[in-house]
Amino acid sequence: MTNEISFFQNPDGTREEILEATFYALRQHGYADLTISKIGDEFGKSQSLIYHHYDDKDELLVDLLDYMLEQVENQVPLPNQSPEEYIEIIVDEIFGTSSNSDVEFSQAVIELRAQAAHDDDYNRLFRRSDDFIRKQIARVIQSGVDAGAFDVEDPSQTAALFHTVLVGIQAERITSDEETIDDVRTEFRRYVEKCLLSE
Amino acid sequence: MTNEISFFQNPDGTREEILEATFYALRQHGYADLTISKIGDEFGKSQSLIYHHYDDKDELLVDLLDYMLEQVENQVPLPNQSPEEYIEIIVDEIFGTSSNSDVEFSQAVIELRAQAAHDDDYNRLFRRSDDFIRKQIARVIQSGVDAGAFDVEDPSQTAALFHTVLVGIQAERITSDEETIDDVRTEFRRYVEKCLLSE
DNA sequence: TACTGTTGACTAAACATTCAATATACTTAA
DNA sequence: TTAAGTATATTGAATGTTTAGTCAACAGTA
Repeated sequence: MTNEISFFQNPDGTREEILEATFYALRQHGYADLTISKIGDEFGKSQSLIYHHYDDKDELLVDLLDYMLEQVENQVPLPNQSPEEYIEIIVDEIFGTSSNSDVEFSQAVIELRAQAAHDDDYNRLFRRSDDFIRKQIARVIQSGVDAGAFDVEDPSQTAALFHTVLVGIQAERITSDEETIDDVRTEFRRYVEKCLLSE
Repeated sequence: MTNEISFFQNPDGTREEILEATFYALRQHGYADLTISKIGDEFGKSQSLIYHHYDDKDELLVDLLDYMLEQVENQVPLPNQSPEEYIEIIVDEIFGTSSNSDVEFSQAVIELRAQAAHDDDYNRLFRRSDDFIRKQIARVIQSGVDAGAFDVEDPSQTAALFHTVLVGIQAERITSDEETIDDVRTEFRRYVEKCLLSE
């Protein structure tokens, strides 16, 4: 059982080291209790060094979100395989491996998403990332429709529901047990079969 | 266009007045920037008065969450009507009226849900509330199945997906435009028709 | 009188941020 | 190859502000 987050392995610069430390501190203490001092502790260096790389706390946190959403976008698989296989992969990614690190990453993302209600920078970054993911899914569904494999009303609408379920699962994982998540997975698979796949 | 939240109209005691003020302060400043002083400002009285009613900030916030989730649970309609009508109502509630106050209430709930990752009290309250809602929906679906109106694999699974979409929409509302929410609504209605209603 | 509501001033801790000082690494000229 | 010089990394201490929480006092009311 590893405790490491794959996105942050081998940080190649001080900036990435600080982002890594910020992520771990966020995970551990939550956004509301996140202080430069705690980030410094996780960083292993003094907190004044952080100000050598970032003007202030805000700039650092916006950079962290940017960095994390970049990882999220990179995790969306490329459309190399058939639409059917692609949907299979997407569904697996939505419901995740239930590994500790995945869950903790999702929780951090949701916590930052909540901040978007009061911070324009966060709002902008999430809009961009959400749009990207929705469009990517919609494109794959469209190609499945073109190939006759899928039968939907509008690929954008189907992709929108996929994304809502993705976000919903992220938020629910905070409190729900694995059993409930499994129920959602089963029902969502039923939806994919009856509402997406052609007969 | 009113700015009032129906849940908080006519607070009948000081405790409710403080909870109301706390909610407005949370809405306005966000959880991370929520201070007793700001709550006092919204309250219209001095902040030391708050300590006359609550031991500390934590107790107040847990009480707020308890209060809010009570409202959420009360908003779930009673199964007075037919299962078909009930599902119609539930879907409308999930996707909301897009009124300002509803959106702001949802945002506050999601922000508090994010805290459940680091606070056991929050976690417990959300578990209770989520379970309650899921079971209520599952019960209605079961009665629809019994009446021959619905055809599902397992009412609990269907209810679980309903709840995930509910939470997902709450979280997405923070950043998404109404157009995207409409897409989700349309697709979810398609799901209800093809996966829930009998032919 | 006793109880509740209410206040403003107070305290101690935590916090973001600054700064002067030191160390380390990197560059270049003799 | 060395010495000097410059940029960058790093620190601990200091600062001013914000914050949660306390408290003694005052007002109204039953």
